[in-house]
Amino acid sequence: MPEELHRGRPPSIRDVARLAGVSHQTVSRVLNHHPSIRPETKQRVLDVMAELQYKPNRAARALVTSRSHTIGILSASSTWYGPASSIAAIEEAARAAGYWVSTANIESSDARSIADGLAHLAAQGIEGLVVIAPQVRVFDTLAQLSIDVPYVTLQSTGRAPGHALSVDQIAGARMATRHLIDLGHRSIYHLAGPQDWIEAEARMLGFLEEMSARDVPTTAPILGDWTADFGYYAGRELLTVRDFTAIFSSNDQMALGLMHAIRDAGLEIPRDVSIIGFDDIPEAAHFWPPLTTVRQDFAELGRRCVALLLGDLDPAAPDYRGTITPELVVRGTTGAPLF
Amino acid sequence: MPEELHRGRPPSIRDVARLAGVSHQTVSRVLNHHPSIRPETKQRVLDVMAELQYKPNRAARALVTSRSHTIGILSASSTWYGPASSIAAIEEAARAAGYWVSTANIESSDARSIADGLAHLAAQGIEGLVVIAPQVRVFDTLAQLSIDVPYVTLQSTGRAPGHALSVDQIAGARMATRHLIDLGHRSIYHLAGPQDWIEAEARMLGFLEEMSARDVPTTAPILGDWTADFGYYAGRELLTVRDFTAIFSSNDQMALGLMHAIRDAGLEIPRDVSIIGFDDIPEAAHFWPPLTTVRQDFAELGRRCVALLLGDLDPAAPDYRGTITPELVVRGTTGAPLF
DNA sequence: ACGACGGATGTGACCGTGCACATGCCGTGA
DNA sequence: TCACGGCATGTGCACGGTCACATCCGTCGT
Repeated sequence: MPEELHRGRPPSIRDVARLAGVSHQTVSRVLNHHPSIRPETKQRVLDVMAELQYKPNRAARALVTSRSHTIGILSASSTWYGPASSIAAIEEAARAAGYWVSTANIESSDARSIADGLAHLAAQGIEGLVVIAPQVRVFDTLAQLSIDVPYVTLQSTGRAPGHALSVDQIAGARMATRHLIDLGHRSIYHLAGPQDWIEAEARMLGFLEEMSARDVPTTAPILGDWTADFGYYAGRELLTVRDFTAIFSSNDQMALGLMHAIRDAGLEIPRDVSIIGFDDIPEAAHFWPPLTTVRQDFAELGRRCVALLLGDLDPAAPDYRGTITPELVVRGTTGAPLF
Repeated sequence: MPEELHRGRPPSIRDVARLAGVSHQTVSRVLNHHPSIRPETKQRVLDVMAELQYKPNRAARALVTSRSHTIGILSASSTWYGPASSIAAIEEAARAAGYWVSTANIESSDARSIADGLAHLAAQGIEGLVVIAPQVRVFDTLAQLSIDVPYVTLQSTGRAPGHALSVDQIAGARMATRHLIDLGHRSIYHLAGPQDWIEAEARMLGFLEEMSARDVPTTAPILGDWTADFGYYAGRELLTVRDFTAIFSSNDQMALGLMHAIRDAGLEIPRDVSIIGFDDIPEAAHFWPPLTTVRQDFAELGRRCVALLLGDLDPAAPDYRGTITPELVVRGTTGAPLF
């Protein structure tokens, strides 16, 4: 029968040490897998730990080591499938590597709420930062608050070398555009995402590159806000002119809104207008018609994100670097133009 | 010119104290808004803090107070709109109340991954837990791991009184069912969510209650998995029988899959079959036809969730209790049956 | 046979903050 | 005039780990 335990406070290594008949330092060594512990001693300590339901105190450890083992995520629009999938994958990968994840969501992307979010994460002593938000402003704010942690952004245009994940958004956008051109389209609009999102920029760049590489005359992209609602209103506007046969939307939600507007106008997809999206959200296959789009592996993105970050933190971490290639998924919304 | 500072370690209250010519305890009092500090002294301390860019060390504070100020979220399927919206709102509300949020996402809902997730959160010393997952198993696991923190679940059927949020899912489901019955439907199927989700259970309950209240013969609900894919396959199965005129789907994604299957079969919505969903995801208004559904305020849900939790933690926290009533949104997928 | 060496373990300080208690000062009432 | 109480502030310790260093003991080489 073990001697009486203090009620109130959870057991500490000293409690474990006392019951196991060793010093607190030996208990610490067991916790940290120190090599020179006799197996017999180790087992005794482990037994007592189990008996006491001992759990290491994270705060105490963080205090003395100055390491929080926490990764912060700054995210705008975490309610959408893409970001949400990446966040889930980040969390999973981080947890597997022994890290915690703390999130700060920002609603609007004004400087103030970005600063609030970053300050919140910084106050926690995060060791790494993942940015899923309008990035230009975030970096400015990061500098202003003199927060100095390794960071990773989810997308790349080569703007932040070494910090960005090499998912080839540009290649994906070129694939989408090429698909439309190959079908015979020559009047193609691009419905882009918000200006300060790197994803939006990369996809727009890919679109423009492919168009000019194929000598197709280009119109200025329309800047949207990622929502289906915006796609719908943009579609209504565009249809007052009707000088196009295809639209490449920068994400699937806006594509859905476009389709809605086109059908409202009495036109048929893809006979009158072809639509292609980006992301391949799980619902896209069930749109009417099923949406042709470019698939991105958001989960893989998240995993590599963490690997990149941990590469800076723990040199021993596995290296997931390399390019993730998106994939064209042809469904029912694209076809040859009529004339 | 301030005296030389230690490089390497960030400034502590003692550094601030020395430069301000006070004791570390006075600095601590300023930090904690202790009433009896002379305004003049307080200002001097604040000035030094700003000059040094002093940031309180969370680990040290947590160690001595035994409080982590962290709320944990255990979430399955955080990639979907509903949960993701609630999570974002929880994070925002928690942050506003001075709490941090840490998430653990579980992919599969087997006992092992639930236990992993909970252990991960527990190791962090969370003070409260929000559960967005199959709840029955979570509570069992919680007990097994002898984790004892206040918790809140996002939905209620009165199963966990005092811990659940009173969003009236049952009322919402009854509204949806009533709408179909009022239109004249008498052969109505219900496509439910997974069995161990309380949301699914509540909506199913509401469906059954309303059906029996109106003396409409009821068929056994079909248990789905929330996905559009499942909705599609379930729809294909159902259409081999075709003994119904309307389907109430427990969420919008499955409704989308149903609509896809129905159109594939050459039927028209709502002429041949009426469909009603649940949630009102932002895309629902742009489905074809636009989906009739029941709107839930996920963000409000998240906010109240935190309030409920903080009510246990800080008696001074605002009280958001009360019932959130869902709202029927009639769009284009419901109409009177043909015959 | 004896000292050097290394494995196994113990001792004490320290990380940054908050708490309990002590101290000095000033105003006030008997 | 002095004891008392409350305000403003200081002193030292505790929280639960880890780190640097000390100690003990057995083995091995010469």
